[in-house]
Amino acid sequence: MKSEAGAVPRVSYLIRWVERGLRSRLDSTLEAEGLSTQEYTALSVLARRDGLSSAQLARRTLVSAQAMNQLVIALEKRGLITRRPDPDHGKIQRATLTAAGRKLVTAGDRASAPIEARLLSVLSAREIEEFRRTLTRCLDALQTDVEARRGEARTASP
Amino acid sequence: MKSEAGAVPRVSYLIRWVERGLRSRLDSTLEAEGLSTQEYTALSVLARRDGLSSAQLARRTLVSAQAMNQLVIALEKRGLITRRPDPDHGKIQRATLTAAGRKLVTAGDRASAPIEARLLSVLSAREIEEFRRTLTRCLDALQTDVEARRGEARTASP
DNA sequence: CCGATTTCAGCTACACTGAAATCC
DNA sequence: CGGATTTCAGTGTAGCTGAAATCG
Repeated sequence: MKSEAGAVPRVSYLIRWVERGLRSRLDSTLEAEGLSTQEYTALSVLARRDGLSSAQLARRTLVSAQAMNQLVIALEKRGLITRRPDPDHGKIQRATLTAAGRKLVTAGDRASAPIEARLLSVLSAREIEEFRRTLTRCLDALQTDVEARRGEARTASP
Repeated sequence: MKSEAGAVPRVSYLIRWVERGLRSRLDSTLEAEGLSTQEYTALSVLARRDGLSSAQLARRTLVSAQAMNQLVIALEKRGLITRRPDPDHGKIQRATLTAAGRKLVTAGDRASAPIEARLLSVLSAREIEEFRRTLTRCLDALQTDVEARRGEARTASP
């Protein structure tokens, strides 16, 4: 067991390396559309889940609320999204894609599709499905862990 | 098919988000050992594959040769690795862990094991194995793609 | 001369922490 | 008052590109 665990690269590494490979490719392709990868990502999420607040987006993508908020503000300034206060809670700003935003997402989708396809080209349809499910479950595990850690911090820190 | 593709988050996103979640956790745990995540990663790879050059490390982890070299130089300055020229090629510097380096890798392994375990806690042993294999194959696909792109650039750019 | 490795230098994008205001 | 959201400000650093030297 000891030799097994030590001899194989950690899954964490593999994920990072794959992420790096994808990231650089996405960056250069999306640049042509005038989008950074994180801008495109945020817009994509909004395309599927309209009306999320920046705090919600931050939790979903495991970045800090401040980092995401900054991004959202920039997107609004560029006219790619609009934000309006939640009817029940005036502080919460819910974001929606503008027509320009939707258009850019579509362009980004087209530009990035070959990269995703390339990544998955070595997998069968069944494997892709399982891969996606596995990643989703891992993400859930990490997200609930965030909440658990928040809970600890609340009770532990003086 | 159209609706399927649009309705589900891209695998690329999922990978990035999981990577983010892992990264922040690894950063804070390893910091206690005086290691950054990439330092620890480079040391780990060397622990398994002794004598790699920084250029080889860079290719393996899909970062630029310059970025990796910088890291390797820092590791040498800290006395965690030594480098000696390849016998057949005086320019190539092959890296080896020092005793201090091996010790730190072990400490890092201990510190990071719970994080990896947490990530995989929601998966069965069989799923973990398949996950690892899938990630490895994706990494291979991206790495060979790098070489392909290098080839294109060589023949395409004037 | 070409290709790969290493190195130095400058730079930027991304995301972080801290602190404060607002809202329920 | 506590907890969440948003915002402003300061900060750090990981990784990039460019350019040059070395080597086979």
